[in-house]
Amino acid sequence: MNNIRTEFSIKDLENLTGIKAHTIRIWEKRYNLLEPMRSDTNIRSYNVESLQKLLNVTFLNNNGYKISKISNLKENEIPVLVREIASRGNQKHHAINAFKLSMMNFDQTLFYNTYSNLLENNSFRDIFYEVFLGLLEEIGILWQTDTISPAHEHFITTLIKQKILVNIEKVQNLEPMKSKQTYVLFLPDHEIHDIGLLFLNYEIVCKGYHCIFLGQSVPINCLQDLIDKYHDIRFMSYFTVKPEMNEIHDYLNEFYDTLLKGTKNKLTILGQRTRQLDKNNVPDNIEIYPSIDSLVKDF
DNA sequence: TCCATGTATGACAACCGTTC
DNA sequence: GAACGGTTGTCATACATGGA
Repeated sequence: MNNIRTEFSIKDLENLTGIKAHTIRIWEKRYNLLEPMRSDTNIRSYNVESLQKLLNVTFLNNNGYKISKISNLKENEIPVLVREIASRGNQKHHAINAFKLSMMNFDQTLFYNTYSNLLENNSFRDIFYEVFLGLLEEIGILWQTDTISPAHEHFITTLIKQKILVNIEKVQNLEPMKSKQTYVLFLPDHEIHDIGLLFLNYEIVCKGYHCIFLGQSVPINCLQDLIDKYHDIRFMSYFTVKPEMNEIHDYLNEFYDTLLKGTKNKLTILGQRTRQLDKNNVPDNIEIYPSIDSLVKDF
């Protein structure tokens, strides 16, 4: 798969829009909804404009418009109607589609404009929970199904991280020290998916706690330096792909022995990897949360 | 060459909402 | 309640493609 996508297969469209390939074919046949190009062997391929149209059609369809009615709309009426409905309330779903399109086209301007529009009626926190989290989940599926490349994923996640960092900067000058506890945020060795941890950093700073963000791929022994300086540490980490499932208990036991045993320190973990963990089968002073918002509610 | 997988197409059926 | 139209799913068949 090329990084720069100018053509999409019917399967790509299925993955990006959620509309089954068969249904796309039927819509084409019965309503002339799209006019794909064909290979020498009659295989369909679609351009970015077709993807954009199908995302808009899907949006209208999800908002109660019959496909027969949508197909009767003129080409230029569809985006107008989409914007109208988005402004009436379903702005967030529309924004996810716009962000996906921005990702596929490497279109930073579309990203910034969509984000700015969202910001007119929503807080940054709302945008993260209600738009970015949903978008990131979809990106995970698109990655698994080989619909997008690492370049697409890096492009969109970097832009999202940029927004988180800007918002952290806005709140980090607030005087911290609600308590003597220090929050230390890190990812385990070889773990690089840091968006969740970065947003957690934002939430903790917002709450006025002292927070040290160490970021990606931090070996356990490097955390020892923190122990020498602080005595009441709440370590926080996000396990997306590391440690491996068969290594996770060993990792937690080593963490407990090295950094928690005989201290007031705690470790809180979140992320995909922790979902199959048995909460009753982890060492003392280690707690598992299913999501960032459930953790933040407990602050 | 064979086989697995993906795609295209057509026919048919089930389900749901609307209309009469 | 029956008829109808729209939507989606399933199945069968044929063909293309890529790897062993």
